[in-house]
Amino acid sequence: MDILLKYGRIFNMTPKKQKKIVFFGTPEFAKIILEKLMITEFKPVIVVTAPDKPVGRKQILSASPVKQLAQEHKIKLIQPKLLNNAAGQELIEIAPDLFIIAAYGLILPQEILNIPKFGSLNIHPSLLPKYRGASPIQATILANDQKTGTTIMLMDEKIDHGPILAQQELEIRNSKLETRNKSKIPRLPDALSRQAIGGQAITKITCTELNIELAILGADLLIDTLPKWFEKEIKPLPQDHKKASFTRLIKKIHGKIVWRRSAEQIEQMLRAYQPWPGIYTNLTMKQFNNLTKKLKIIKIDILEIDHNKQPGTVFLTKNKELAVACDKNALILKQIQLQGKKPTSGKSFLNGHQQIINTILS
RNA sequence: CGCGGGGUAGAGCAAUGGCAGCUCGCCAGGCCCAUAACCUGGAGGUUGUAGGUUCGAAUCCUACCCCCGCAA
Repeated sequence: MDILLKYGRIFNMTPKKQKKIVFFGTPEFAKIILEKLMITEFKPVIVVTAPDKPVGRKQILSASPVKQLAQEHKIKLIQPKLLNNAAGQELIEIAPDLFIIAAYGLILPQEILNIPKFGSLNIHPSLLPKYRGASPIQATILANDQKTGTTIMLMDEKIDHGPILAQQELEIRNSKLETRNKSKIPRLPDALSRQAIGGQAITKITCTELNIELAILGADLLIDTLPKWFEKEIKPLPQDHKKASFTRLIKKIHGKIVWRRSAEQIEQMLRAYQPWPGIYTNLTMKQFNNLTKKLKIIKIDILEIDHNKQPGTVFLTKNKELAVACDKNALILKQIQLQGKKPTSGKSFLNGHQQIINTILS
């Protein structure tokens, strides 16, 4: 009930006929937006999502988050493999008023974008024209930006290029306090305690979290913008194309750690590449018959230290924690996972792999 | 049937047919102004499950359960 009251518009609904909206989306980001739209007058009549993909160790075909939600709520769903003439025809027959596109995954040709009376709107999780393209949220975290936002724009033939209807900024809070076991803290001398806890007390935002925040923000902004758009109260504002920047689709290889970067940069990578591909490095040891195994880095702390070690060198800190030298400073490995093994703490890992000390990660 | 690694003491790992061991943790004691350091001692195992081969199996064979990497 609370949720319904939040969207008072439902009760003030004008007697005008409801607009026919088609929603295009695939991953979690799109699902969050669809979820919010569904409890408004803008509930889509049809949902379009990318075809099922083989997922998981057994390559089982599985439905996208958007598909699952649509099925739960029994909204009509289509999954064209290609947006060709046949798919276009199907969409024309619906006679839609508006397309809403949020991380759909397939490129929509101009003929399709032109179908609805009120055009095709896109929700993009950045302050356009900054960070056009496939990975704006990752780019935001990698650049350590202090603010980001969501943009609603009218789609045209170029990627994230169309004129802007609305934009909402979001300040990035990197100050979410982690609840910590306080019993251990008072025992430490002040200076030591600050050093040991300094990096942990503040947990910076990850891509997964920012993704959710921006989706919610985008959905609210959309719900706010749509009535004005239908009433033709908004004049789309062209983007300043000179200021445009572009982001690429993230690939597995982007998660490979380059130890010649600073500890801060690697820490930003860790947060940017959540939940996929994560970050990893290669470990070669006698214990593995000199084979190279992949080592996934799950949780780290930055250690401020002057060292003259080669970047990638594994060493022990004064507190006997497992650490790796970076170009500048070092990283304490709090939680790691060796290929074929479960995630473990740096300390546990050390119990069985003491020879890791002084090896060089690549 | 997509490819591959793994399951051994509370944790992480050794042991490839012959007494199941190492590091950490845990318990007791010692040393110490003190300690997460150091020393001594101790507890803790049906080697994932079921069956088979063998004088003898963690190890070889068969089936099943569970975990993980690649791939997406």
